[in-house]
Amino acid sequence: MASASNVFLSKAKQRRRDDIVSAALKVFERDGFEGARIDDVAEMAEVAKGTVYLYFENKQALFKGVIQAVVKPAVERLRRASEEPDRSASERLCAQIDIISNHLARGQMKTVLRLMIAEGPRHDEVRRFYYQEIVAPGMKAIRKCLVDGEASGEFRRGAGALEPQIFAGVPVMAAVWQILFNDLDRLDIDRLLKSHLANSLAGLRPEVP
Amino acid sequence: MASASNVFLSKAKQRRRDDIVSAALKVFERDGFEGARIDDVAEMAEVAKGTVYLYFENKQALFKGVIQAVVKPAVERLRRASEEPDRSASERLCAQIDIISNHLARGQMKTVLRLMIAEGPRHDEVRRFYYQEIVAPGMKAIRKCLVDGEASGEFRRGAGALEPQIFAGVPVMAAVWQILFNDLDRLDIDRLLKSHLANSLAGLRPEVP
Amino acid sequence: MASASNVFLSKAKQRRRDDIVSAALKVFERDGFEGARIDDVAEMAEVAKGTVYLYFENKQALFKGVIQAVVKPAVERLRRASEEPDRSASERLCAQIDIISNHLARGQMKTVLRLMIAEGPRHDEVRRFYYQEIVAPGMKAIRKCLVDGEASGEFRRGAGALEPQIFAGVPVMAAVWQILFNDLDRLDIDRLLKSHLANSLAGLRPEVP
Amino acid sequence: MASASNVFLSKAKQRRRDDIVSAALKVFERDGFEGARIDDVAEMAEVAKGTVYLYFENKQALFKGVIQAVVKPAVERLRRASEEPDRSASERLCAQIDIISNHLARGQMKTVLRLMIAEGPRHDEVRRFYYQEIVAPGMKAIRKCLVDGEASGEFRRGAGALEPQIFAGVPVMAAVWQILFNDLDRLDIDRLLKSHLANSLAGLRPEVP
DNA sequence: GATGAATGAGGGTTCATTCAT
DNA sequence: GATGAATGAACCCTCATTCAT
Repeated sequence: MASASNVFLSKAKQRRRDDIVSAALKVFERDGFEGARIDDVAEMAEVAKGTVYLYFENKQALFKGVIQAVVKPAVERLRRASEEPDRSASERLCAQIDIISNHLARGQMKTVLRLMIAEGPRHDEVRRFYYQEIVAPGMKAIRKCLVDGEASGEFRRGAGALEPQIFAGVPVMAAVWQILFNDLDRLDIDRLLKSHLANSLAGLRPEVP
Repeated sequence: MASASNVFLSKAKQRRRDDIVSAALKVFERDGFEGARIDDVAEMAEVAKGTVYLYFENKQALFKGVIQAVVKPAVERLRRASEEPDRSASERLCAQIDIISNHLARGQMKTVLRLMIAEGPRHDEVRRFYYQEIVAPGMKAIRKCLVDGEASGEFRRGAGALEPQIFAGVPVMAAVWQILFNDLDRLDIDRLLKSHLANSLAGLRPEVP
Repeated sequence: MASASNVFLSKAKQRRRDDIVSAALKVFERDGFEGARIDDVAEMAEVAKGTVYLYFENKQALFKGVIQAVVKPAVERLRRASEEPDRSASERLCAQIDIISNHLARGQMKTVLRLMIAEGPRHDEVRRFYYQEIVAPGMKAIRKCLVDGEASGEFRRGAGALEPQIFAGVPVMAAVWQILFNDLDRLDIDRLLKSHLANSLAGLRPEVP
Repeated sequence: MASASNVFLSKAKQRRRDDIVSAALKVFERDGFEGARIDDVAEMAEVAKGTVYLYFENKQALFKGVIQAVVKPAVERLRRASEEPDRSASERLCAQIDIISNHLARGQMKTVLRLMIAEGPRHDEVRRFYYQEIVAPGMKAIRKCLVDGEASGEFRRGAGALEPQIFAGVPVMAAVWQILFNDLDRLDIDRLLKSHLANSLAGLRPEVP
């Protein structure tokens, strides 16, 4: 069984690869994908330039590697989160939005979002991966909260038919805001989220007859 | 003789400049800023490469020109919108979100958003311009609706203290979604907005004692 | 007889041409030939860029025009100088060196020298013109002084066989020095020339038996 | 293991660097600095264009490198020459002029002179370097000969106050002549120098009472 | 004649990628 | 495997020259 691309890397090799990915993430964050130079990645990873090409076929593959290195643990966290004991629909909805928010507000994911918005159109595979592994499950989980909440009477009638994006909008905006305007007008994300949750849930309350 | 937007350019030159800006926008949309080649811009504008440099000092200036060409009319629309006769706070809030949404959902603005997220960190001037001319006034207008609505009793107590970003989140997410996932999972923005407005306003309703 | 290149220009045209040549000289002086931009020449001459091409076929022709504009009056001065009433060989030799020195120390000729050294190899015609009209006659005149001085006994035996360049060396060096080192170590040309003449003439004195 | 001139480059890299410098000198000689194309330098050095930029940051640095590569050995030769056992002032003066003449008549130095005259005004550092390392010491050495000669009675009174440039003029002119007119009127530099020395020294002879 | 907008070939420089050691 | 020197295609920008007005 010939050693596959990266699944069977020895520990030392895996560490090397991680160094490179980590360095690349920093350089991409600073300079964007196009602006990043392999030289800089290599220097930051403390390897020779050629070494980068032992682990990644080309710059695009390095991009893919960086995105996946950040997204994969997030997929894992999402999976584990969904396995937690069920509580009320409200609690679960809040938890979901919290997860999304933490996900996007984390430095690395913010960078990934930026990279994907900037370069996504040219990296179909990466976009699909992110959509399928993160976005679709997230939306599905939110929808389930809404449906369950309506069924149990915890939410008003019609709640189950609401678009999940209504709830995910604020975390996304918060991430975009941080990318673009944080130095001009700092956003208090925690406060924003609390307001958002309070108001969203208020809108879901069943009508009092 | 109506004065053109740029009073220092003759009509013919203004048209030429517009052609170049328009071509640049298309190329930037397709290839991003870094990926865009001046050759392509020139070809698309049906001028020689050197001609681009008669109108823009360099690629960065072209970027700035493109962004401003899209943003400036938006600033104008925003100004005019704010001069409309006052109606109820709800109505005005809905109108605001509609404006933001149309703003971001318009093809050109979506591209500008993408360009700014991708390249913004390296184009301070452009970011500041966009923040001051579009974002800050927009947030201010929403906040005014909330404050007015609370004062008049149309909204519940505490509404005036809510972050405007709560309401702007959905349009932003819609734009990001369109940029990233529209081919994988088309989003019905009109429906989404209607849901968003309905739920948001429900959350603002005054408590029945 | 079709109108020749420039001999039959009307007065107004001739003035225009002079303006351009004069501007070109300044720009060449500042930026060298290759570094000079026709735009700058036109701007300094206060004409449109295209106008330069009405008077000069191309940049090379402009170069030629500039050189000749400076050299031709010098040729004239040289001719007139040689027509002056004969005095002693010493006096004539001193006068020659003075002429050469003034010639090369003049701002414009210094620039021409610089231009010719820099660009000469690519401007054969200009080089030949300068050699035939200025350099060769100058050398010839000096040689005549030496021969005459030896014949009359004013100079020592063998003086007539000395290379004229022996006497022309100092003015040339002075020009080169001014071009290269004047800001680092200012050269007092008048003093230098006096020394040079005194010493040269001392070397020409007939041996006392 | 003899330390190479540039101690930070391995032998192989030093050789490569030398190839490039040598090629650049040839191309600069043929085309001047502005006219020289990095492509041509690379081709002549038998390396790729990019390789030139591994050794020199840009074209200006290459220029500097070329000048210094020629000037530095000359500085060394000058130093060694000044350490030779003292002889009479005349002999030392002749030796100095010979050194200057050989210096400027050497193919490479002639080219450097041409490059410096042409481009010097825009290459301050190079000009200063040449002045401090070559010109100033040379002038100083000549002046010392004159002062010593006057003190010992070998030269006439006032010799020590003569400008050294009087003696350096002929070699400079010879170099300029070679650059400009050698194909039109070949100069026999050896003969010229002999004449120059003979006449100069004659001018320095002490007056016979 | 005069203008100056337009042209496009040309050149300096960068940097992803390769490959001999 | 690791290295980093070498490569050369690509791209931004300049500027001599042209030509429609």
